[in-house]
Amino acid sequence: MPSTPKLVTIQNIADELSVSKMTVSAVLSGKATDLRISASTQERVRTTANRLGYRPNEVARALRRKSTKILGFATGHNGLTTSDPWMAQILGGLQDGCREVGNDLLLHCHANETSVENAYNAVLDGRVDGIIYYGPPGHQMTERIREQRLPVVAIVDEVPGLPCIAADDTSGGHLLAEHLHERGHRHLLYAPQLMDSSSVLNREAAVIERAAALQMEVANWGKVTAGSEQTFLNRWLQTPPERRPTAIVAWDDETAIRIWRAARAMGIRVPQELAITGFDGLPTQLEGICDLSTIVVPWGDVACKGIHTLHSILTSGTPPDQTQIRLPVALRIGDTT
Amino acid sequence: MPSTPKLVTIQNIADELSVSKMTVSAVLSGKATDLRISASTQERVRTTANRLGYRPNEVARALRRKSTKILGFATGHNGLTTSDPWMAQILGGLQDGCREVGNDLLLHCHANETSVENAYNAVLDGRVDGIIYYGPPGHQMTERIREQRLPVVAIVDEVPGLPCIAADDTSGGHLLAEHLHERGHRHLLYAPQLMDSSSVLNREAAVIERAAALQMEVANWGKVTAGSEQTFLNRWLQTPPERRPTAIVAWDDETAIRIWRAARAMGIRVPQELAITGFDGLPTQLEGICDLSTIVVPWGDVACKGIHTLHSILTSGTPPDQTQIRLPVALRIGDTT
DNA sequence: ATCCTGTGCTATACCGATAAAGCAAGGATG
DNA sequence: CATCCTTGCTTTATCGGTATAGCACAGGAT
Repeated sequence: MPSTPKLVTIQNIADELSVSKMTVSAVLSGKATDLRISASTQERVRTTANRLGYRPNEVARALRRKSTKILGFATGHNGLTTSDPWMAQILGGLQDGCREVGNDLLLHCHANETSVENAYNAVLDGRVDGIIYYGPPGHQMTERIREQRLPVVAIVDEVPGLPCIAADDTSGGHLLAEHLHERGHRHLLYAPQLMDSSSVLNREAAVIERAAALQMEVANWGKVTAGSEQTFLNRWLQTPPERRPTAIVAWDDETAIRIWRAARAMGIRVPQELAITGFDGLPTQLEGICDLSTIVVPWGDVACKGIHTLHSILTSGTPPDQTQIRLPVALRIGDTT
Repeated sequence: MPSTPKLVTIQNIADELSVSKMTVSAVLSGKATDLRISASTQERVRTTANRLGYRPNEVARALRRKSTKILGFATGHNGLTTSDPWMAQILGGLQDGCREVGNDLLLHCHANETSVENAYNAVLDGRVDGIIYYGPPGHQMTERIREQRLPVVAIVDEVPGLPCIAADDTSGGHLLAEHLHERGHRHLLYAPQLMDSSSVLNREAAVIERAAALQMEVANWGKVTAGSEQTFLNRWLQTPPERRPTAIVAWDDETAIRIWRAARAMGIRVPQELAITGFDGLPTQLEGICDLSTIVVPWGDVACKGIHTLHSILTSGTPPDQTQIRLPVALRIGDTT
């Protein structure tokens, strides 16, 4: 059996040196000067610890200190999985953040309702110190999280009552509207998909707001789900040219690409007849074939910042002053506008 | 401060009912019949536990049972991150597997050398019970892992001396060679990239083996790194047509797509002048533009099976008989061959 | 009346660490 | 010479559970 190798405890070292285990603990956890351990004893403890290959048991420590130094990640967006493209960047950012604050990352992403409940329980069970939550504001768990004042930081989508790190969707929307206005467009069509995300609503609101300020019209024909792009574009084709939107503002890159592909298949010229914009700025495999005009969102940074915020809440004991943070986004002009 | 809510311990319940905490523990951990606790006492304990909202502290349990029920994941492939496309599928599979065996998943993916060392330490520190390792066989840590008989299961790339779950690269290579032979190709060009992966070597060996059996020639002009596709294809163009390979077998989808894009930009017609195959079978954004002929690898299943194997090693105490498992792959014919 | 057995629970130790208080020996101080 | 302070550790309790042994009591057998 691949048994864990001989477990060396603090007691073993203490026995070996005929000192108390408290002495050993003090030396090895840096409290030596605090407890006044002589230099020679410190030296002896350290050598023996090295010789025996001692490693402190993190579980025992966690029990005593009532903190595992493990942070959890849960998504409440049903159907979202680690396979989703931006999720990969988020995970990367979470990892980076955890490394920076010296914590570990535990995943609770089961692409179903139980994901958040699992994470919630993990806190109550003492398995994790806190949670990064990426999900809809209205999830049933968010209420209980607020009530019990659990250490939870929301990312990407804001959740009322919780600290939140997100991208600046609003200025993203503004940038898009301005860019399209510059390109001469006066009639936009917003194409949403996910509906329970506050992000998508912010994006749309911002596009509409800035468009209005610039005297542009914005239509919305409802969700463009996978497979319905053709129907969507048919409606566009059947609209009399003078009443047609000239640019589609998709809520995200993936939707934009799906629409672009359908348009291409239907012989609609992009961007001459129809401009398309995305939102996310993820690397695509279409490089050189279709460089999407989009808003670059720093997903990784959002996640990383989320970890830092959570960590500071846990260590300081108080939420940071500015619990709502929005990281800046940038316009990337491709060849679809 | 978002303090963890009032922590209810087994002692609280015991006090409330004036019984010993052992009685409570026995009831709540299902050992009640074992210790002969009367039905009425069991009932009282359970009601009180519910009323107080008791949840067992997992850290305390873990300390006693010497097992956290947390499994770790580490990658030793330098530069690989959670953002890599197949990594997402692997993570999904790991999550599924963990849910199935009732464990949690801890990530140690820092895209650098320390990732494996972290995971290794996490086992020694008792933070995780075992590790899923995805990395090169020769990593310095693998030696220590074997020596100390740590519970580690390798996935994707085989590591001598460790249990391993991988895809059947060999039959994948065979399938490609056969397919290209059927399409009339007699001269292939293998295009590797990652070199420290045993997978890439297996794939190449299998292609060469089956090609030889079918009287085909296989060239190898070395790695095709990002940015060098054009140089690569220039060499191809400068090769006299009668000595030119007619099909490129890329070691993975991403490389195949990069080559395809470069070929397209250079005016080389695919598949008429040059066929291209991939290996991975990941969903691409090129759907409808370029459907790559490739080998579909069940990444998620590999990862999931890895978790199950690790779990059975940990619970049974002995490695399963068949420690080397290769999951079947399938040929998907697109329009690049 | 004594022994035995089964029932229903309690006492104690332990997992591996840390926090807080205690305490012996030696030198300085009054 | 008694007191105080410092140095250098040790003791004890604790974190929240679980394993193991033990123990009091009731009822039947001898």
